Amino acid sequence: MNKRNDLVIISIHKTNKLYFAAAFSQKGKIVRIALPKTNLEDLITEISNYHPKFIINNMHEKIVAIIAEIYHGNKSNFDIELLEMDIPNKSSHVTSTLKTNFERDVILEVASIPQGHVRTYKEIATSVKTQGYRAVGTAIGKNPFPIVVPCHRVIRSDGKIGGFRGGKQMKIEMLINEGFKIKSDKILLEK
DNA sequence: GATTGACGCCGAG
DNA sequence: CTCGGCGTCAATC
Repeated sequence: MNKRNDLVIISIHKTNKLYFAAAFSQKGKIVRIALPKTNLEDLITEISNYHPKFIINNMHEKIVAIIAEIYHGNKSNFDIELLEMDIPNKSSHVTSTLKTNFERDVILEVASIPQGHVRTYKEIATSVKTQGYRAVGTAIGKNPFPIVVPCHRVIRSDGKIGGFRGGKQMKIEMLINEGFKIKSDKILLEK
């Protein structure tokens, strides 16, 4: 289990204009994925907020490159085993990747949404057997593995796009990359 | 306890 | 269609 104070390895991959990055534990598991940015510094800053102790080494660049492919809608599957899904002990108050069983249940459910499909927050809530729709939204909002765990494919029950940590525009862009059509903040289901 | 959410539903304009 | 208001529940203060 990787904790806040543990050393992580950050690998970076650049596409046309965007920098992608992910943080890996010593065991080689992904502990954090950053949303792409046009500025490399911002990207590192974001990850360092969660993992102050890091080194930059591109030994894992191939994996980050795959994440970039998924972002652009060019690849659909990813080995979930690469993600650090462990939950910390009750006593350790450090910031780790996932904190509670509830969060993990939600993340695993979202991870099962195939490329080119969407589900609603309500449907995810039903799958994890709760009526706390907002709580589900909050858990998804903290998704440590964006892109790979496709939280951008979770939309509101009324068809509207809903929120996104990297801004709604990025969510829309990713959905368009996967072939969806969007009109006035609503998704058109026939694609 | 009280407050805060990447939500859902219904009813009023 | 847009709002407000309330339901609901997990995390955080």
